[in-house]
Amino acid sequence: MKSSFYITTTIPYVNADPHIGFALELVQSDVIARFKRLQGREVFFSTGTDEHGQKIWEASQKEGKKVEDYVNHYAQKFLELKNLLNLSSDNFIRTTSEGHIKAAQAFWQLCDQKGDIYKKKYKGLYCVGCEKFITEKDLMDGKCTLHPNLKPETVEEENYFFKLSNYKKQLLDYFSNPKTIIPDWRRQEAIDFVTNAMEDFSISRSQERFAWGISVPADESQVMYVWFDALTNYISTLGWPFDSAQGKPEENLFEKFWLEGEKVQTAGKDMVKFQSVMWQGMLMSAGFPTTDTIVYHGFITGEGGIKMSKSLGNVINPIEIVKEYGTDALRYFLLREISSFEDSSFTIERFKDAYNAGLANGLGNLVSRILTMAENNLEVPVQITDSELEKKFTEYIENYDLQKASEFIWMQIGLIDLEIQEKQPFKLIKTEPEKAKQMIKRLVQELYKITSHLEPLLPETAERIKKLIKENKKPAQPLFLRKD
RNA sequence: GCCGGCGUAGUUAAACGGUAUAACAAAGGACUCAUAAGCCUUGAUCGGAAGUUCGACUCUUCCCGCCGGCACCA
Repeated sequence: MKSSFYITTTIPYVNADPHIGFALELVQSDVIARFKRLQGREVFFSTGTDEHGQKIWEASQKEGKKVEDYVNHYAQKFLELKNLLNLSSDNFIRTTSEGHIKAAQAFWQLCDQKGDIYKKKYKGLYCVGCEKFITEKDLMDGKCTLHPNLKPETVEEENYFFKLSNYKKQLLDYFSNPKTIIPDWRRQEAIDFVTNAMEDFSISRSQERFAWGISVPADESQVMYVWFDALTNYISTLGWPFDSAQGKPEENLFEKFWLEGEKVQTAGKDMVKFQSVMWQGMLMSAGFPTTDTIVYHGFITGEGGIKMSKSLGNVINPIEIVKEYGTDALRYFLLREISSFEDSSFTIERFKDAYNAGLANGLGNLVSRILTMAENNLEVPVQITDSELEKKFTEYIENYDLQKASEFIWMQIGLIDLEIQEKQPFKLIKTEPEKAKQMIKRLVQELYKITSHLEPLLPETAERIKKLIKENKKPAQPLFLRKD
């Protein structure tokens, strides 16, 4: 097995506050990163922000801000998620950073040298009011729905295109490996798309029309289309391309993680076309290895599967959840109650129920239960023998099914609760103290084992429990207070 | 329109050609080590109709409802 392991999230547009769905992606990736580290792999975990593009430009104008200030403001908010969610990420890549800009241009040149970039005239309807190309969908009675007083013009523009069609066969070959896309039905989607619908992508825009982006190398009149730019973040975050003028970097991360390591990406389910098709095609063109696995999660919806929206008032703000319940409570909910692959709804009621049941009554109570007995009846802390993680649990995580992995842990918690109920060490201590003490020691050992499994999922909680076990102390405060 | 998926207790899910498994919530019970926690008990004619079969929730067809992908949109 390759010893180095690279994992990255997608990088979100910075035109709004962090969404709970992105928190899910971050937490899922973090669990995998932590798990691999615990397995002794050398891990690089990357995340960041996508800061170019028309949408961002427009959003900044709307708020009357300089676009640079605007992106800085939001990038900061996304950066803060690292602390908020207790992420073990190694780098935060911003597409407006100098290194990334160089990388995007260097990547373009590689594809260009390969002969995969060509110029083509694009003809489309252009709405002056929107200042962008619109499609039939945007029209009502032949007029733009947003600007019915203006007549859309037919505009011809010359843009660069990426010859994705050159890689059709290679892509299908790539998708024939079931590890490339998880879950499997998304892989089918990708295969269908490449077989039936794939066309060359437009990868630039006219500089005149629109300037907030990275210039196309050797053509100042064109700006890279934001996707081409953004996708290269997955290697620019590793420092590619190394600039020899700056001296030899102490460590070539690109070589270690991208060329030689196992590469995993996480993304939302709407990203298949970009991450699994376009980006992989770009990598093929540049002559780099493709991503080993891309894991697609579903969307988090409001009650009844309805999309979250401000106007409906069903938006869940991850920052507020953490403020009230703590980081691990949010991580717990995202991992155990939200499907790892399909859409799930997130409501405060559901969250509260899960918090009380799983964390307060389940894990928290069990910790108090066992450690109270231990503190009261054992003179010295239990000598813990480290044991391997359960095979089933390991398999679940290796298949990226974090929900099943979580369920596995909580099943163990239930089993121990049951065991205490049946063997009643708290009664036995009065009649057969030695036997009861052995029992309690075993329970502490079992609790420790559960904690080891918990470590990648709820790192902070796991650490607290391990500390208590080592000190043979019950928690001074309940780990998770019941909320009513 | 084309392709794919789904519809199981109040909710979220699981399984299987031989009358359904769990978690959470709800109600009741015995206990007390623990965070009024834990444990036990209680509940589904498996979207509708027809068919294949000795027998279907599980297979086939049709219908209803929901969702996703594509139909040159980032």
